Amino acid sequence: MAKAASSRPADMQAPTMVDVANRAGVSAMTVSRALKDGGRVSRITREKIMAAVNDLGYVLDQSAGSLSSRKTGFVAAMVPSINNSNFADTARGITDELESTGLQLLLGYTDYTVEKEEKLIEAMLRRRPEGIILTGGAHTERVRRLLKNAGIPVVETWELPSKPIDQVVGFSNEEAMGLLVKTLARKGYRKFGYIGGTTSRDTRGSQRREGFVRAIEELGLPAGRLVSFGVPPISIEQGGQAVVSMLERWPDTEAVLCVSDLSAFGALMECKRRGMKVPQDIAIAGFGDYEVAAFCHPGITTVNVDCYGIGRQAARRLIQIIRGDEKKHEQEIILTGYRVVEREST
Amino acid sequence: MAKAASSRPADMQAPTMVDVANRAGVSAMTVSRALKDGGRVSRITREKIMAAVNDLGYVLDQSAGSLSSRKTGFVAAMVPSINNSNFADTARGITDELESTGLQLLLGYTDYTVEKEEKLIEAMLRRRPEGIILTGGAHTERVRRLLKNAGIPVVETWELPSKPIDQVVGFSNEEAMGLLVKTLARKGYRKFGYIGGTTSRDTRGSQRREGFVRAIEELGLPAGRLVSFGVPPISIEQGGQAVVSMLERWPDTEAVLCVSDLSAFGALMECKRRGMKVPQDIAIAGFGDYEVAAFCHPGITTVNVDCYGIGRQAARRLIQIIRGDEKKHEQEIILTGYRVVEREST
DNA sequence: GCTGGTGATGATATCGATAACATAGCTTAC
DNA sequence: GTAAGCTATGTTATCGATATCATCACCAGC
Repeated sequence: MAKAASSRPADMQAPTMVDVANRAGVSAMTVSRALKDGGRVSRITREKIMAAVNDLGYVLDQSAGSLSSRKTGFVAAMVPSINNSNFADTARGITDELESTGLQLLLGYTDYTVEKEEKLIEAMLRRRPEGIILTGGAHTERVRRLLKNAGIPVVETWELPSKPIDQVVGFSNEEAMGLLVKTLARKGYRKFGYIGGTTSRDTRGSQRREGFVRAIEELGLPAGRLVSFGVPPISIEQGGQAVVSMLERWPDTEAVLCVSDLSAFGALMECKRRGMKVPQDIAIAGFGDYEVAAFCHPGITTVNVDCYGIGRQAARRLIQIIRGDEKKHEQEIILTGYRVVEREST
Repeated sequence: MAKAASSRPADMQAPTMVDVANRAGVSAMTVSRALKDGGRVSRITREKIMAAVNDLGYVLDQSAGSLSSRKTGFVAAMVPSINNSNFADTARGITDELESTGLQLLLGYTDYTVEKEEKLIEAMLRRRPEGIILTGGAHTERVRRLLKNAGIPVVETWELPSKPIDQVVGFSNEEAMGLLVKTLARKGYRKFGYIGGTTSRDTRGSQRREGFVRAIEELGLPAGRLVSFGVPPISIEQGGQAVVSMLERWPDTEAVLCVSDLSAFGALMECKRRGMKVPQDIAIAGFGDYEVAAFCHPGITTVNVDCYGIGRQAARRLIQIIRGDEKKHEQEIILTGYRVVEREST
């Protein structure tokens, strides 16, 4: 039995399908068919071909293939950030869902800005992805035009955009934060504070803040105290700094709600460092249900969001459209769940 | 002035370079040149072309381009995981470094297994990346052969493999953990415990554990107590469970070192939950210098590693080789720094 | 005035695969 | 026994860009 080619001299061209075909004594087309699952090739021929592939160390060239078949097998996805964030779970969900389909993910980090998003999308469209997943509903006009021209399915996630481009997988950040306020109000808290980054960049953060303000109004509570601190995503450290600033201005604040669990954690640790008792002296709640929120002491009350599921469902919807090849696919808005998780911090 | 094409009917083919060329009254080749930076095209012609590009909503097709130029503009990178982990920072470093070069990243998650790594690498080689970045030095034989045949530069990161494939950017996990032990021994701790995942999958974890054991031996301290718990990457929750198990078996343990800050954080919180004083009753240290370690209370002593820098340097080295087109590039081993960061937990 | 250089552009072949159609051989139905 | 159908395979054209070589106009230098 032929041994697999161990190596190739550096100056030698990598083998092509024709090389494999010659070695196996068939045509290139037959090799192509043998290398796809569905290809109808006799068992004997397939074995000869596989032997040749192995001998030559042949690896299929998909760039060539996709030029010809007009299917690149790429899906693009934009997330604001991947470090220490819920979006890592979403990216993971997308990847997992794509895994069995042979589609490959092109992942981009927008750094929470539509300008970076635009640049990334331009770059990725040059790779002719078959579909694209975005975070949020805020995009430049140019991006909307580019995506329209590209003629590929688009899924916006993590929000419910007022003017959706195409598909949506998300939830109302406003309602979710409102629910948190109501849950805490029912426990008797009345003087609420809110901590978030300066808002223009992070639309989800802004929506949560609006949900906070509106819920306070609806409940007829004293006006919410708002602290904006730092550029989103607001870090653990900034959460700590923000709570200090909050307590200086409004020392009688009873409950502090944070735009994310990371800032809530920072606020919590800063309060403990200052010898305050949580929740007796002050209650703290976050958003996102990060692992730290569950296992820190005291545990942080938060809103659980199905980050991973958002990724999976977004990818699944995209695959449906791509594979189904519905020329004229329906717009679908998939709502993902959220729920308040009460822990010791409130 | 012509207005940009707002949209294209769904059944219409996307415009190609030839369409742009016709509209601009030049040849396709000239369009191609105009769209590259270096292309030498007169200012007038370039403006006509750009106008045509804009009118038609033309987007370059890189799959086609790379087939012809034999340069795909892809770089592949494998990380064990991206959720809640140092590798997210490394991935970020790679991305940032690539940004200005026009190279695009194909990112894969190996889930800490060489089998998954092999599958991913096979898939990615079909995209003909111009270079590849790996985490660690443990790979299947097949992967080594595939990479050799591919004839592209390879960078292994985060470790110092005993049998490097090509380039290396990393540090000795063994030494780093040894340094942590020695630092704490100098403070007077004698009875050390170590918490890590079951070792076969996570080679960096294993190396840290070995470094721990060796340092204990060298210092002539009582044999280290080793608790293995869960499948890497070991979570916050598992860190908490592991410290319980440690205290049950060896209640007199003075200092617990953890394979990562996440498990250290879990251990710390569990101890606090049980009313123990840290570091008086027990000292706790981690590895990796995550943000939580710095800002939790008490702060966690740890080993700072330049995660982001590893990514940047790995990418930079790759770019050097790719762009320099050194047919016969030298092997280089780039050491990245680490340092013990002492905080209140020890 | 002729040679040689330079800058801008065009023509053609080609990258490596796959779609689409063609063909040969064999089986099945009535 | 022959038309119809099926399976396995081959042939040819093509996907959309770029490498390479060719061409042409123009200018400088002697």
